[in-house]
Amino acid sequence: MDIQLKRGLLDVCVLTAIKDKESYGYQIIKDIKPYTEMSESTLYTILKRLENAQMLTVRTEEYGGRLRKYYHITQSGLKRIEEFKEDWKEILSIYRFVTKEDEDNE
Amino acid sequence: MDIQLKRGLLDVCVLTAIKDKESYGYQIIKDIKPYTEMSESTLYTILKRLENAQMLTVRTEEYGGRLRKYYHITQSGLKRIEEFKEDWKEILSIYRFVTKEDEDNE
DNA sequence: ACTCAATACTTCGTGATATGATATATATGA
DNA sequence: TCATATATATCATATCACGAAGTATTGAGT
Repeated sequence: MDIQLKRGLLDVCVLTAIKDKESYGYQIIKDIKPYTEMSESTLYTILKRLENAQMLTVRTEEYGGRLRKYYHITQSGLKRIEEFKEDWKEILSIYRFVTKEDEDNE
Repeated sequence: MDIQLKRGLLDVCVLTAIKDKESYGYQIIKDIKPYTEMSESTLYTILKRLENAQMLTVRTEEYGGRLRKYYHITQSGLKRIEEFKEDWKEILSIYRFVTKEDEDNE
């Protein structure tokens, strides 16, 4: 899988994982796994970026002797997801351009 | 439009523009315009990269007193387009994850 | 008691890359 | 003569995904 192709999807993917219910890093990775694999360094980089952009808030809590940081989506975060859906139209337009000439072949 | 989202699409977009018939920079930008806007610096960077990766070959020709560089796609370039179509399945999977919870709302 | 996997988060360096700014040069039409 | 279209090139910058490596705890298996 080409790395570049996933850029721009990943932020939204993480936001979606915490959309309905706050979650924490390790859990997010597991929830996303069926759709796309993400290393820990990638995820925590993204979480930090989204926090700086105020698309989520963070709360630290102890759980079974281990620290967990729970991430909660904000209005901005929800808006970001909606913007993605708008952008998707342009992505689809490019996709159709790339695939349109071989409808007969496959 | 989020820049990151277009990454990975652009290479394939350019390759598609020269897929059936060789073309040159200025023309490629015009052909792609209906689908996505691309600045000249972006395009020539991409063309150089694709040339280094041997996904296209270049031929310089004079046309009306101006130099034109014609770009011709190679087997590798065609293969790159096919690989993109494979990757698209994973992209779609992520897209469905992001959108699946609000089928009722819209 | 020891070991290993799973859980959980952090930081650093690197390579890839899209883009604005800037530059060069010619042809053409107003 | 002057702007616009045509045509390509280069540089510096900012963003970003990821591997590598590290810290620390819990719990199950031997």
